[in-house]
Amino acid sequence: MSEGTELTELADHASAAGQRPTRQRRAVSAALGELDEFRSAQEIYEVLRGRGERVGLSTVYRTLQGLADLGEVDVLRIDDGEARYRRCSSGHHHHLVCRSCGRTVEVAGPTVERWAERVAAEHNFREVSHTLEVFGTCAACP
Amino acid sequence: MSEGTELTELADHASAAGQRPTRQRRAVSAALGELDEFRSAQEIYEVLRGRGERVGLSTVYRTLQGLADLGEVDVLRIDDGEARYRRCSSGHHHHLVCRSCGRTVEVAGPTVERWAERVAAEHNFREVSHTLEVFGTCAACP
DNA sequence: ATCCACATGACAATCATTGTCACCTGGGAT
DNA sequence: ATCCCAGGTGACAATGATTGTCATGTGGAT
Repeated sequence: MSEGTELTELADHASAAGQRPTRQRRAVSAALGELDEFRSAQEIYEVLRGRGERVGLSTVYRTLQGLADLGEVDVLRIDDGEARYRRCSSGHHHHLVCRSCGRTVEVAGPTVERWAERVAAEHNFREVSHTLEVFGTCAACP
Repeated sequence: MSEGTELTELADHASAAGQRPTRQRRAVSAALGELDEFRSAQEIYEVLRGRGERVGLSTVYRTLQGLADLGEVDVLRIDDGEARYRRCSSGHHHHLVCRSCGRTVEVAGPTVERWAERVAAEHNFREVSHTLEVFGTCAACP
């Protein structure tokens, strides 16, 4: 088994770096491209179904996870445990999300990055990461 | 039904402001008082059970939610959808959490509060709130 | 001691997410 | 164009946290 493994791992790695472009994966990516708000896997599944696309729910979940691993979508977990996805620009950023309509603005926070690093260093924490999301009501919502 | 409702609502409100001190609720609060890390409802339930306390899982969930509503515990949702609870000091604060052992330090972030307000204002968002957690590996962990 | 609204707990139900596995398919080799 | 097969798919089952149900228990005011 150990001999074949090398090849397999290479293949795995290649596939992880860029998924095979199947009809289903293109459909999920396309849907994400048209949506501007964070959507749950189930919602995206329904959008695709309503559009007549033949896609399985499992596939939607798997594809979204894959895209998340590649950093092509952001994942957000609000109050309920439901994960919501949204296509995003590359690079580290945070979100300003409208509580009412879901409209989302990507924002950079160099100030916050430095603050987090400093706070962690003061308490001797290493390998620091952080999560930060800002919520509010946007100008278009009552 | 609509006549009795008023009284009921008053009673509900009173109870929401301060829960009735039952054996079970005291047990949950006591457990939280001894724990210093974020724990899931199930974990707290097991701690109580292992200690011989007779408490139901539903009650643990309800009590934790109640305490969260009162602002006496913080709720944290990490990667998995599992909610974790921890008793906390009053007032707005954030957490520096060790990814490995779960040790948690409460930190204040006036810098961040201002940053969030400013960013939201720039995009005309009102009623701003935010979530921010910092993760790292603490000095005691490898 | 009585009363009753709130509280409890065993259990069922919900629901997002993950696992399973037989079948399908993209794309390199022939 | 055809073969081949690793990776992909989807219907379905399984998991697991959380919530709902409802008959029974209990704190505390009267």
